[in-house]
Amino acid sequence: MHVSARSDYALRAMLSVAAAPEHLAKAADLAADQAIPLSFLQGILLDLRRAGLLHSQRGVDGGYTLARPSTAISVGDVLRAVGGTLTTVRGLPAESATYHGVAARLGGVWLAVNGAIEAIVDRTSLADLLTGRSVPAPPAGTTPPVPMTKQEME
Amino acid sequence: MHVSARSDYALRAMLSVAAAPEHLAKAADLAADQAIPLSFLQGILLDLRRAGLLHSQRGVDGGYTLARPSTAISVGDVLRAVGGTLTTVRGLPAESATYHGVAARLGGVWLAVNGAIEAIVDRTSLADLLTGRSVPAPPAGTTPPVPMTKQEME
DNA sequence: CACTGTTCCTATCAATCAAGTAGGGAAAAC
DNA sequence: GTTTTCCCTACTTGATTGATAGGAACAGTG
Repeated sequence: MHVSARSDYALRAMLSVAAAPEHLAKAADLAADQAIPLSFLQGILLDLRRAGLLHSQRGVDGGYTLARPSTAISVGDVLRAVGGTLTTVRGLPAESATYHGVAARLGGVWLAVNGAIEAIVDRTSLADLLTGRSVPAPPAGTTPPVPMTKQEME
Repeated sequence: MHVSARSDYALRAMLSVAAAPEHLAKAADLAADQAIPLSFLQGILLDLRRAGLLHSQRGVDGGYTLARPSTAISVGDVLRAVGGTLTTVRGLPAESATYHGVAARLGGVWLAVNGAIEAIVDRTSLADLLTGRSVPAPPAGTTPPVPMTKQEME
């Protein structure tokens, strides 16, 4: 339920690389463009390179380039690269959370939440966010995304 | 994307209260039932009482009772009582996250995620989790919950 | 009413992890 | 060899998690 600063910065940096001329950008330019602390950003860019989402080039005229076209990099790819598992419960992946007794069915809620999040972030690419072609729907949940019987309030 | 220990413990404690005989349970019993550190749980129970979800009674035969029927308390109610805003970005509510330049549309992703989460947690009550009547659907996202054009991978 | 046992309530302190800072080292081009 | 840029490690700060101790309110009993 919380997006860390690392994840937020990583996405903004990837978008900035995708929008850069020649798709090449220096770390300092990315930091200035999106107001991200430079030294902190460097560690994030390292993770993105290790995950195979970025290529790096040292020296003059160096910088970072996308390893794949922006249409083939999803928001979920970036989030998993810097944050590991998408949904965690008490620091552990949502699948490995075990419950006992009356809380037995609580794990199913976290799995449903994880599935709902994946459905959004894995279907939204960097190109979608740049072109605005596939902007997510407004948050007003008029149609329930998960088949679920409506509870009766009183 | 992360469920804190506080939120997890709060839900398990509420379920344990709802399942207790007479719907009354002592803090020590809740801690033992769900393997929660007692002193940490006491702070959580205080938040739940301040939020109007629990009533407390001191002295012999004291303990905690639900302030409303378990059918009228949703998972979202409990999460908001102990964690404040449901979806946060860098510690701030998802709505107040502002983006500039190429990242302008990123806020829409967080709002869509927040809406998807709300659609699940606000429609699932404590009673649903106890009876298993409305268990969330499996996480395999075969049907996209948010209307969104499918991106072309390559 | 005083006493006693139970329970909730609060304040304080150590351990751990995210967030941000600082500085030196290594590759590429001129 | 100098400059530019990426690469890596160590450090500081603050929030979260968890443990400990003591105080305050309630109910029953003599």
